[in-house]
Amino acid sequence: MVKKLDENDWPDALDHVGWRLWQATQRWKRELDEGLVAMGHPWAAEARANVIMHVGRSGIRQSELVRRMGLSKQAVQQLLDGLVADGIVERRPDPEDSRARRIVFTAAGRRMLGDSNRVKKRIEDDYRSVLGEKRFRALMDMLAELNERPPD
Amino acid sequence: MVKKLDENDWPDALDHVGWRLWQATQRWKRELDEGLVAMGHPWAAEARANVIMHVGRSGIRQSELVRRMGLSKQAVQQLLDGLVADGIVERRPDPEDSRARRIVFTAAGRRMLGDSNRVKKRIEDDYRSVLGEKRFRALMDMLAELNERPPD
DNA sequence: CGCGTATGGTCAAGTACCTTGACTATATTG
DNA sequence: CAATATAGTCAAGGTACTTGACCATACGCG
Repeated sequence: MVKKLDENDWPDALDHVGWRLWQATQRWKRELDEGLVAMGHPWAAEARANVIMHVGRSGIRQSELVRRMGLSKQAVQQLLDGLVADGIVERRPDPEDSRARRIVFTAAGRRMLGDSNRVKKRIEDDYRSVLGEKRFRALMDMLAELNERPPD
Repeated sequence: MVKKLDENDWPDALDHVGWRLWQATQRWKRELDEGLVAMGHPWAAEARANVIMHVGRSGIRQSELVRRMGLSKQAVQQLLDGLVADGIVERRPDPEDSRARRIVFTAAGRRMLGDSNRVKKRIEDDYRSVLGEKRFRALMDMLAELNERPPD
């Protein structure tokens, strides 16, 4: 016989995967922001800083940024406007498609990216020392599997 | 001899723990939203829905919500205003501290929480079937360890 | 006790971030 | 060479926060 749940009787589900993932993500982001601010990038915590980690050495298209970041194209455009105004990236015409623009780093942008990579490495090293190398790799693998499974 | 990095030479660090965590969190949230919307809670994707998962059966203080959610107290207040207006929660005086208010569910709120728990369970079951029970538990443990380590 | 300070919460005003809608220009398909 | 899709822009608006000023109750301590 299945026990019927009373309307007032529900589990205190205040701890679950989603919550733990959210906490971990928040903390990672906070540590990155703080590291970058400490390195002299005062706006590292602002939204446009998120763009940077998606721009590789060969540049990236705006439309590709839209896909990766899960925002509207107009939002991405505005973030890029800010980065261009700050002299972090440039919009260059795409040689393969004259509708498109290619987002590439300026020298200042490359410096910031370098700092960003250093901070990321430091955070990751901390993770490794907390979990151990083997478990860290297991974590990375599991996250990849979860993220790569087909939608619904 | 250490190789000196050229200014133009930097790694394409587009994949790292932070990115994977962010993706996993985003996806978890999206699946919860979609599940709840499908169950007839059209505003499940809005910000005030996030409050719900922090309210337990015995209620919670606003100030405690502030700590858990990492928002300003004014922001939390506004989210609660919305939930009160929708009849999901009530603000009751706290018997132990007459400055404080205790946020508790209404009957409608308990129904929504029940649906929310069901969707969360379904998502978690999906995680288990992707990773296997043992690895899922390892994931939960690792996230807990990362989140519980003392700040900096 | 009474005073200083910390805590819990409210009210008002502003801002950051992101959205939708309407549009232009180039590419691709048949 | 139309018809449709894709890359991006411009303008306006809304949501989800923030900061600042404030009130009320609790708590520590001479």
